[in-house]
Amino acid sequence: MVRAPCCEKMGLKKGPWTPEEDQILVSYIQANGHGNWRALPKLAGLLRCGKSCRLRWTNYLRPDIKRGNFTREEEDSIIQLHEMLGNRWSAIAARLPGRTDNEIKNVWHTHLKKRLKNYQAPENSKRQCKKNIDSKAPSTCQITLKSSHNFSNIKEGINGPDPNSPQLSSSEVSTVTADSESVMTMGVTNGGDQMDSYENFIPEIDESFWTDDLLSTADNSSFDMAISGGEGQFPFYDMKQESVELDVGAKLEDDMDFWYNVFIKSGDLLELPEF
DNA sequence: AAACGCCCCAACCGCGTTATA
DNA sequence: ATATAACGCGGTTGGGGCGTT
Repeated sequence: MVRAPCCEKMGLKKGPWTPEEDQILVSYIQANGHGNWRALPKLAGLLRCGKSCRLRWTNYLRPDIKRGNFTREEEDSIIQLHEMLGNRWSAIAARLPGRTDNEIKNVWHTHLKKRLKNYQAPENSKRQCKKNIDSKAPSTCQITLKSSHNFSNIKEGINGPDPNSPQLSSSEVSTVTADSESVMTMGVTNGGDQMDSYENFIPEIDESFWTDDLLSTADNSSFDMAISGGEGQFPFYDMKQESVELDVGAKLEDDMDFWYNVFIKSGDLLELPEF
């Protein structure tokens, strides 16, 4: 596809916007909507390209944009969502009302990346663990979390927040109630066909993830945990499990990486997962 | 007070995707 | 079905602000 650069026309202004330009853009959009961005600057009387107008509006002038520094909660959410979604800034922004992808991207590169690098001890409320496994070497790995809580009432299997979500069969998930510490083991085989069934199974990992549907499906235990993993964007998850065994690699293509994340929201954990 | 270097963030660029003619 | 226009996203940049020397 051959396309002329957006601002190829001579005479179009670049660089920082002036308050006068902002006012013209805001007034025009309030009166007419943005419609066709490419046509907008000419109609509004701005010497800017449509792309520049769109960016200025979506990243700065939109009335629903939240101003000011990010709260600790927002930063935690970004870290957590980034674990889940990677550099999909717009997807992360969609889960943070009032924040733009650009803003989140900036805050990630300027603050959060450093914070994670310096991350020593886990925070009180959340821990995240990750492991990439070479798919060419089929393997089983196990993470075990121990807690003083009683998990004897944990339900077997996985229940998604949507009752219409596909349920994993017993061959895909085995749940074993173990010793006196109520250690639970779940094995999940990562096969290509099976992963399709997980696609509609992905929870929205935000604060409501921890407090709404999923929590209502389990006990009143204060130990909350979610496992997500898979190839590409097809994670599976479970929660309120103490020990999770992941049988991975056997059915993966050569160049696939298997990954999983562990999100834990509890101040009562005694040990970090061992990989 | 000047010079320097680092940090931050608004804005730009390039490219993939989607819509439309 | 194809070409083109428009949109949207993620990566990158550049310049202003600020702290340090």
